Amino acid sequence: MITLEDIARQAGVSHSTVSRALADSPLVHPDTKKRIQDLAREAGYQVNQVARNLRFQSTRTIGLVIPEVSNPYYPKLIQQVADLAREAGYSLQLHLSGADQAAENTCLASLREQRVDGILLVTAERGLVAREQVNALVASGVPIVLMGWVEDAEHIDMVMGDDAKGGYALAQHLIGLGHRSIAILGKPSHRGGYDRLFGFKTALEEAGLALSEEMQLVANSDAEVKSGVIQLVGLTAPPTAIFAYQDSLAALVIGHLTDMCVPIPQAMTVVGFDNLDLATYICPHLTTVGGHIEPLAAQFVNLLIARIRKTHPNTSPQRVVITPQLVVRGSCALPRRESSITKKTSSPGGYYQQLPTRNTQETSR
Amino acid sequence: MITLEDIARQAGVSHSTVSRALADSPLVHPDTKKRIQDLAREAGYQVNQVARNLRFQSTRTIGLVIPEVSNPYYPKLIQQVADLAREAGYSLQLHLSGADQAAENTCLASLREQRVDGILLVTAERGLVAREQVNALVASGVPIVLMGWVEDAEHIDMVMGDDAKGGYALAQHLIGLGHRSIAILGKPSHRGGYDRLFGFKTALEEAGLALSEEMQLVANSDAEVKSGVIQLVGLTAPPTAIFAYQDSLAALVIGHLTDMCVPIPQAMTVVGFDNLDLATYICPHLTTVGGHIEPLAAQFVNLLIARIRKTHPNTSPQRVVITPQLVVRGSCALPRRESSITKKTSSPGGYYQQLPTRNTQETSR
DNA sequence: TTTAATAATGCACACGATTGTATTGAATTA
DNA sequence: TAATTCAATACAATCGTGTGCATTATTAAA
Repeated sequence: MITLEDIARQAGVSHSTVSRALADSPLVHPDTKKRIQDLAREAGYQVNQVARNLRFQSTRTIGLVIPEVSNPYYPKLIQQVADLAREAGYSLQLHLSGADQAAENTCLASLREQRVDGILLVTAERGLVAREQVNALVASGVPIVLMGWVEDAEHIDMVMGDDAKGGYALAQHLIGLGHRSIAILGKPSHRGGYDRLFGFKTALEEAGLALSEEMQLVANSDAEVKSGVIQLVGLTAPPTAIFAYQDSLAALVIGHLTDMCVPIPQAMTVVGFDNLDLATYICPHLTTVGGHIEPLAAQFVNLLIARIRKTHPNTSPQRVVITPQLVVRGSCALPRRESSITKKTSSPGGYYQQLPTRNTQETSR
Repeated sequence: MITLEDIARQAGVSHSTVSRALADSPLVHPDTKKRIQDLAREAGYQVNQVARNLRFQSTRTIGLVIPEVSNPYYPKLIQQVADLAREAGYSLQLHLSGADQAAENTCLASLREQRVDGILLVTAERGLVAREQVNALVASGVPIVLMGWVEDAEHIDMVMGDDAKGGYALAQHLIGLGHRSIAILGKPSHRGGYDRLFGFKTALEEAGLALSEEMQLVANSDAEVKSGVIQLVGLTAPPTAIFAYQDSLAALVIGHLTDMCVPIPQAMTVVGFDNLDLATYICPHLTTVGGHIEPLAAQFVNLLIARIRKTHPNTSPQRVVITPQLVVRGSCALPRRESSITKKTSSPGGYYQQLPTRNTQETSR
């Protein structure tokens, strides 16, 4: 690799002059400057950021720690973060902590060793695994912002979606349609999940509805989703609507219901959470809650950069909460009249009737 | 941040001794070593990789340039690459070149300045945009591997899927089912797309089938996919099968067909390409071609690392071709009997009959 | 006791870029 | 002509690590 010294030799000057010439310093004679710049261009000189970083004690790089990318929620986030970071002049060091966040410690240690200017840490199911690491980072003044609601972390900047409000809105929507028997399927895999459940239950209670035990089913895997769906449909009084904790779960639910010849939304309403792209890929399109990834990502990055540049008006730990919005699509309908849907699945030949999706246009409230 | 010098002062030794002690060198007295290590641990010392990188002329970081992440193909790739890179002890610097690859030059320049040990460049629609940059990198000995088939780049290591074979396999499968009138919808957005088309056409020709102009429709946006589907269905002799260039396109096609009350696969067979996760989210599950992302990613990373470590047996530019596999799912059926499907869509009330997806188990050949 | 061998540690330089300070040389002024 | 000013450039230190080489201190051998 070509260094300042190489260019300096060629130009017959010292490396300091080359440095200043390339920085367009007025201390260098215009002719010399021109000559050096031409020489550097011809030689294909590119500054060594490693040396520069050592000198400046700054890397203009931010670290992004994300559990995984197979859940489509994360790529969407990465895209936003990458774009915003680039706009602000920062490179992105991506580390995957694993779906179980097992590598969270390793990721943070690596980022710290690399002396990134700041860290964006996305938490998931297991909350803040690397708590001590993060405390140490905060203590030593490394800017870090968490995404997700982490308990007992009042000293850390955090950005999160208001999942409770989202769950509340979903339940209200279903209740407004007339649903009285609503099941919840999946697992609150992180704080957000519990909040969704809490908001959902709150709306139910306000409407004077109770959530019985048999209407709350835990499901971790596709197989458990399937058995859960079978169990719900097999009840003597099956629910008229199912709330899945995430869009991807809802997609599985819809798949299994379709396999069992339960028409959606006529015989069963299904709703999800997050408003991923796949919500519009599946049939019928999924009613869900979302539209908050963009502002969430924006606050995530902006807060970090404000911390790095020390331009944030408030030095106390910030808590940014973004309210998601209800997105109504085709997977919701008025509750069916019959008290049971099992007749349908036992109809001869396994055929079933399905209405076309009438409302393909999205409406957002 | 704490430096070797800080620890050295505390221990009353020189920084060289501390450096050696932390590297567990036999040149340091066991007692001193122990004392220094304890001191460093207590102080929370973490080595400064920036300084180390400068010293060693290596960053143990590889750069990954990817157009975007909204197409689910890419996240899958990122996951693989990230895992493999970490296993090999490398960090990942992620740069998004944009769907139009507009920032490809910038990304490469940045990575070069950062002195990454090697670069993984994923090309897309526009092929190799930053050709000069890449040539310069190759010339200066920076290890770089391309993903995707780039023309006139015999001097660069390349890894690619054999899209022609994939297209061929898809067409053969459809022909084997008895389809004789097959449409192609979408756009060959990159070299791979043309190969898919070529392989597909080859199989058709071998079977004595011609591909008429009206059966080849270009579609860039969702709106164009919709009008294309309408156009195809409206033909006096509509096709019995549609091949979309990518799974995400196929998902849109299925969506629009469903909206038009065309039952899939009874009245129309639809196939995609890539075997993304969404292929199993949509209803019916999509027959597609794929399963090659994993080996592709593995070769991608392994080749680069072999170049970095100079352990590759062959110094000449490599061309790694991975053959994708046919994945048969529920979106294919025997061609329908009727010559037209337009009657169905005009049936009273817009209802239609749909068979349940019987074969949810995947079969791979 | 002296010399040689060996163990343990410090010194100094290199990596490449930036920048404060010193130095040179030319032009200007007294 | 000598002093002064100022433009242009070189020198040297810095950032934090790692390591070859020199320098001690200690022990073993003669």
